[in-house]
Amino acid sequence: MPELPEVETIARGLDKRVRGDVIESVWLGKHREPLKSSAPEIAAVLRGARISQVRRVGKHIVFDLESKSSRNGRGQRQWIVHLGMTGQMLVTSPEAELQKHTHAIASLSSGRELRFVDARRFGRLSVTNEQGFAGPGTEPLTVTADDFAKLFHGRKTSIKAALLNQKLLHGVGNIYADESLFRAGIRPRRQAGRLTRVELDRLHASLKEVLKEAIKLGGSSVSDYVDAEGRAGFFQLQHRVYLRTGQPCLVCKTPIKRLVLGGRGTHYCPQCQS
DNA sequence: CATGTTTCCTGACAGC
DNA sequence: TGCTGTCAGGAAACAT
Repeated sequence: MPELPEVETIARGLDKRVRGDVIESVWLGKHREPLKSSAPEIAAVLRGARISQVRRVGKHIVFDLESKSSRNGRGQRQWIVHLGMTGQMLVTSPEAELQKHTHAIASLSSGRELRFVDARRFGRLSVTNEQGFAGPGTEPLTVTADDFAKLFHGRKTSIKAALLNQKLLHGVGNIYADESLFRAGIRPRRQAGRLTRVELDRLHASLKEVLKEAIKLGGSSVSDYVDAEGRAGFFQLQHRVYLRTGQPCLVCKTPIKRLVLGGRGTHYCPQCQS
């Protein structure tokens, strides 16, 4: 499932390949409305727009658009894509075989296509007028240790659930929550507001570290994640607890345990994490 | 507001 | 083989 490192990888790939390209026409699947903005609204904003940049905000891909039509003078719009669990944003040739569950196609003036494919349909497309789409929370890669610690102050929920809360930090999902807690030596069930400052500092450092390493390896491919060129990532080979239930801890050999927190499978080492 | 629960959706996998 | 049932999981909607 695409989290921060995966979305970062995809956004970088997209920026490299479609920056400066112009969206000539748009096709949006009919099905039900799997979209946040209405389909006609999205099509109207995308058609004729030049992609000035592609970047990541939290788990969102943001296409910064310059709209040529000077109907109201201001062309600063954005196409926001959230991949959900199984979403893919691919750059293909028009001849490439149409994958099942393709929900949107943008034809580019360079002759290629941007395709949004999403089997489970948890992904969302929308357009916005906001000058700077900020996303729901704070960026884990740039937040200071002080601000990071403040996010959890007084929280009665588990640290695992708090890490997944996009209104606090955005971009952290199940994989990197488990992996950062392991590296910080903190049990996922601990109450967020009761962590010591030392522990929070350790978690802050571990989270940044694991996210950066994952970006270097192109993200984790656990379900059907691929980047803009259809390539898998390699960070899944570095996972220390995620999806390793029953296997020996890489540090102490204790079998990794699994429990459910915040509705998600949660993996940890009962020996290394206290 | 903070937190917990339900819902959406399909592929994968277990069991018969 | 093929059917049925169960489950995962991000985040919005809803309930408490």
